[in-house]
Amino acid sequence: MSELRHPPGTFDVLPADSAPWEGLIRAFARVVEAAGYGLILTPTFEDLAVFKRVGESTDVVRKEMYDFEDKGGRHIALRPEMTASVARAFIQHRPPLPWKSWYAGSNFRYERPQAGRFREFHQVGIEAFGSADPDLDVEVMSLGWEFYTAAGITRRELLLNSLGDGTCRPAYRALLLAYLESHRDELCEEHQIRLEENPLRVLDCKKPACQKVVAGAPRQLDHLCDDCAAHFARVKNGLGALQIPYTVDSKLVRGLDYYTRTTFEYAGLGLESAQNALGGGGRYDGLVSAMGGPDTPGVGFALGVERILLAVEAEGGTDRLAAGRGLDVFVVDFGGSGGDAGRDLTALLRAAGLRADRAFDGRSPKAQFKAADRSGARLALVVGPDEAAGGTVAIKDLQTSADQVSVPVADVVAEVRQRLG
RNA sequence: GUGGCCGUAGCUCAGAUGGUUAGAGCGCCAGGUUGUGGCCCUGGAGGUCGGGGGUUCAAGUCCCCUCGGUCACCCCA
Repeated sequence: MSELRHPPGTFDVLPADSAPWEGLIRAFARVVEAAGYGLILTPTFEDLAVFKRVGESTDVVRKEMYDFEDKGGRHIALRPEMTASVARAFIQHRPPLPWKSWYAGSNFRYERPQAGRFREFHQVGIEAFGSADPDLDVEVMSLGWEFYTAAGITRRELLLNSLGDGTCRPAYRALLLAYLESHRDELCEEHQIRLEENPLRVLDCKKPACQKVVAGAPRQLDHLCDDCAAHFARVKNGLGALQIPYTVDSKLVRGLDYYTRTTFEYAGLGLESAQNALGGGGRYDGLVSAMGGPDTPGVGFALGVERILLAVEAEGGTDRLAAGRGLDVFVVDFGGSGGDAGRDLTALLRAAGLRADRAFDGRSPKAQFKAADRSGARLALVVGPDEAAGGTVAIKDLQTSADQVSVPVADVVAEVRQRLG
């Protein structure tokens, strides 16, 4: 047992296991880049203030922030989510609108790890700034939906809600608060205390006590202003037109305070409810201005990579994500040239664009072939004294075990290509 | 942050009631095959029994502490 380990709540993904991760991110990039989203890289850590804007009353800010003071006395936080970082980058650089970006990277929340939940976890996502058009909400939601299909996840559902905007939300909030206060003693302990801070959070409290009260509570959807109602109608219309099934859930609040109007969540139906949130997002028209930027609408989502992998696993394995990796050839050098032949042939193959590996240390033929077998390469290319004398390379098909053939060095690349089909 | 369960070889795990040099399977390395993988046979390397303290003639085994893992609550990705 080594003294040095990864920190609690983190993990290593070794090359032998990383194919699904690689395939998933590639599949995501393919889907969103086809819709005009470009990769964005932002720092893994930011000034704590960047993230405080996601909402002082949220668990993310209140108790899950992975923060510390750096050597310059700055209060730093590892990013708990990406939207605030992207918004900060938008405000700092002011790119032309509309501005569409996608990302893949680590996020951090300081909490006790558990199934499907880590201190460092990974997300892929998109953010689109500069348009309040409900059709953009639909585009964003549909891209997530399409990606799940590409990843092989069919057992999922899209939950949809509208939280209203600066016009109708305060009025609804007051209405809800008044209702909840009249039932205060029936709420769970936590919400009796924190009710005023964010009454909306009571809506998705899982405690039976709160649920009972919520059942009779006024619904935001019944109190949307005309603009928000029209926006929501257009969103539903667009999803219908694209044949994306959805379920309206008036209690869907989500864990971040910056959402306005559209909020949505993708839930995996094949997973335990404690970790069935595959991803979520929504519109955040007030976020950029709240962070000190120009009044700019935006909409986006983030999907949890660990959760997606769990869902893919639950639906028959990650093989389809992992396709396309592996070596073409493995070079075996039986000696006679001091290792020159193997070294030079490997370089020749790689320069020709073939995926080639080899054995080192002049190991025994048996050991080298064993390595060739394990490497997963389709072909073994053999060089040794006999080949050196004749200026040839022996090609052996490791899958069919057919008799190996000898070809002139000059023809090796062409011959290999033909055999790989 | 609170609670349950669990830490023995790289991995999965045996090691009743404490008792001489801590085992197996898989994996790895080598040989059987002086130029040929997968199967088989033989052999080998690899362990401060998570760490520290205590009880005892004697601790992998019992007690305390600690670290780590895992699951759950809260909440989410």
